[in-house]
Amino acid sequence: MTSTETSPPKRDTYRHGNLHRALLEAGTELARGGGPDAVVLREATRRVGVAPSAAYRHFADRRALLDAVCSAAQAALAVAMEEELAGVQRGGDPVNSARARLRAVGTGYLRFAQEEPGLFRTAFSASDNLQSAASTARAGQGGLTPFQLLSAALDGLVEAGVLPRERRPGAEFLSWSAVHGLAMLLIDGPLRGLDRAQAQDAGRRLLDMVERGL
Amino acid sequence: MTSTETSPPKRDTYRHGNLHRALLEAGTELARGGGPDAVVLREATRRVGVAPSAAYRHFADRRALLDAVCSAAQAALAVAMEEELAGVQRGGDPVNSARARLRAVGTGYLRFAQEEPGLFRTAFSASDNLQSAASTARAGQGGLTPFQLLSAALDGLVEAGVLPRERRPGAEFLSWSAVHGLAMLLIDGPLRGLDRAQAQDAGRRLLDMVERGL
DNA sequence: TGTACATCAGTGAACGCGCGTTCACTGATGTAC
DNA sequence: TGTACATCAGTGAACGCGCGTTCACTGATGTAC
Repeated sequence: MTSTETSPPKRDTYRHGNLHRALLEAGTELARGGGPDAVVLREATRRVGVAPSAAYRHFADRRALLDAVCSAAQAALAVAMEEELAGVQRGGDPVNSARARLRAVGTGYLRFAQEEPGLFRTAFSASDNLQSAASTARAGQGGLTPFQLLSAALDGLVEAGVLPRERRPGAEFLSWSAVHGLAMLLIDGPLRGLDRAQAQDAGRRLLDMVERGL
Repeated sequence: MTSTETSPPKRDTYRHGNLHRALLEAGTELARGGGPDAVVLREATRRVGVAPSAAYRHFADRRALLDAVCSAAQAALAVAMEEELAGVQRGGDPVNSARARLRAVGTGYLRFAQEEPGLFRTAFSASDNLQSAASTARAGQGGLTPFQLLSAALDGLVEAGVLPRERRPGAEFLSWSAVHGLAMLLIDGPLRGLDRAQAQDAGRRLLDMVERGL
């Protein structure tokens, strides 16, 4: 191990030190800029300053690299949700608090989609399922994946007596659908042109609808 | 004009007859199978039985072909929505009828997404906006685009007195978001595995939520 | 009705590009003695 | 502490592939006379 293991472009040792991580980071940058299709193996190695074939010591193929980037993107999404949750004051009225936590989850989701559209689109390019296997690679600081954060918020709603227990099953998919759809329309669809304030307003109204409709 | 202008693969005349339409149809087949990325200019000419360069007599470049396919996909989506609308009986209670029409729009949207995921994804790969310019190319039999069909259904809800007039502005985007999100989760996301019946049930519950929440 | 001609739709060869992946290699590294 | 060696991470050249796009061409077509 040398002291330069974290500086990707220039390298004074023959061995790289941590090429796996460096490729993952380069791939994530590519995804940030252009979504899943932009995660190009050769370009990642180019950015790291390494021969294309070197990537095959760390990833089976391009798909394996993309899957790793995808997990990283999901983890970043989880962090964005956690940041919003951190802004909700604990204690106080449990009903209001539970409601605020669900809204925070949705707000974080929408904010991430708008601030990091490339990563957001990449998060949904997984070859397997988003909610399957609570992989650490997809979790935020608290160890929960985006899907688990949403589930926890809905459980909180039930505990606070806001959401009738018999309505709980499948509620993830209803709320998720609404928020996910708005996110897609905002970044790729006809709502592309909305500015920050308009988008926030649309998010608020959508979350109102979800709250009333659940 | 020869009598063989609509048979793409075999051609006995030097001129093709209607290469523009043939390329559009071939491109649509490609989109049906693999979404927007599968709309490959060379492959479309190959299927039509024509040299790659021939396409440039009818489309400025690959993007122009993809845009045309995208419009066709939107028109197909409009037709799916119209089919559901046709099943709603006219007359009767105006309130129930207006509600049923909104549900029909949503149901058609979800059905199309599931039956034609490739075309559905292609419909949203437009370089410009979905609701802009009521292009005939994007409309169904009745001359309305998917967005216009949704707007009309919401207008009907206002006229029937179900939806308060002050809530009407922007209601397209709320309902659209919900349905679009579910569609995406069903075809690309974690709800991929759901069978026909489960998906229909999810759609029903989602439309319940939208109705309550709007 | 017959002929000369202009038009322009489709041809075919070629271009440069960048991709993912393979393979025999080389040389820095850590380890066993 | 010093040396021989096995390991294996990264090299560099090459592969085949398919793409979008260009260009000078050719020959079927419709039209003007």
